[in-house]
Amino acid sequence: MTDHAAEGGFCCADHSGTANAQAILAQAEGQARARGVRLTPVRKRTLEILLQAHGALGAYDVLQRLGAEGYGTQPPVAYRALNFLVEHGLAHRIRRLNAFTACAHPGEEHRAAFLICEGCDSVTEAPARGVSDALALAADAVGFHLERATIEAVGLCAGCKGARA
Amino acid sequence: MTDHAAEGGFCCADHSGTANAQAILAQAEGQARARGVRLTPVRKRTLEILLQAHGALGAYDVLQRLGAEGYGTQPPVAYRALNFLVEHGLAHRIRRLNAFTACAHPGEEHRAAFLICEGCDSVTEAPARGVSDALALAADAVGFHLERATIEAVGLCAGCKGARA
DNA sequence: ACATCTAATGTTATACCATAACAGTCAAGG
DNA sequence: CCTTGACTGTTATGGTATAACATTAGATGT
Ligand SMILES: [Zn+2]
Ligand SMILES: [Zn+2]
Ligand SMILES: [Zn+2]
Ligand SMILES: [Zn+2]
Repeated sequence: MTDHAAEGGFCCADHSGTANAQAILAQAEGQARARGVRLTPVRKRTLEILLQAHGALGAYDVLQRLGAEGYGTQPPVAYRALNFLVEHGLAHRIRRLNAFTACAHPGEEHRAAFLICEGCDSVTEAPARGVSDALALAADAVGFHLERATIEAVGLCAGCKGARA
Repeated sequence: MTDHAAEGGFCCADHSGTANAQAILAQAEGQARARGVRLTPVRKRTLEILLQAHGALGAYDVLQRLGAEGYGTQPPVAYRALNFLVEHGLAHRIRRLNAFTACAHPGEEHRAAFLICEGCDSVTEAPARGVSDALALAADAVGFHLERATIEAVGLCAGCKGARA
């Protein structure tokens, strides 16, 4: 994604920026302990990297940052940490972008939808109970047993919509 | 995807197999004429290939078939044809599978959801008005202007669900 | 028919995304 | 200790997608 920090500000109010990063990180620690899995240094650092990013980060972006900090420099290092975070609900994969983003509400049972802004590349995690329910209904209608779903919307965030002269 | 024809049958009733292929193809022809775009030989053949497939096909699968029939053998040949079809509503991209599938209802205004079966790799296009509306609502709630969305569900189709001993 | 312009096709080359397989390391638990 | 399983790291490879450019086929106006 584009480097918004370098552009001197955030265009979207509701992104998972540095604001609540500490809280989320603490939540993640507790959750890992509760589930009996280890939030090791690479994994934790990977989560921090995602939390600091404005939008979603590609695996190779994460890898570069990890490598620069003394961790491994090869793709599996990043993919393993990212997959761990996704598996344990601490991050999400955004398939449309081939990228990953920190979960904004770890712990809460939430089937999320992602709102991808074409103006500023931000990715917002929106609660999607209604969407999920509707999808379950549609699936049921054709006898399909739904396991999980990917819901990704593309458009313009509030900030970028307003910025259109 | 796996080659179901070789496995001797279809496991899912509602796939875009050879049954209605002719009708869809005719519909596509008319639609292209109406929109003033050209359904050239490669494009048409690509659509046919998608229609004949049981599930979704990767771009390189399509490319191989095209190449074997005298068309170009390099990736852009397939990607261009596939992107054309997607742009004009004649095919859909399934991001979770890095694959493409023919649209089952070209022409109709339909925001579709895709039901991906983990048992037989089939991809079913389901009408998703309700889902789409719910998503629009969720987006609206945070001031997000929705352009288009990807809705992909993973689970078991009716056939595979029943086949579970 | 002819010149001209544009869309479409084809090619080479390259970039980007993701995983398999194996070797070394580290922290419990016996 | 020493075994065991989880974790990290590496090399190597495979799969997905696009940029850039040359060529060709259709449409358009004269
Ligand atoms: Zn989340
Ligand atoms: Zn924006
Ligand atoms: Zn469709
Ligand atoms: Zn199935």
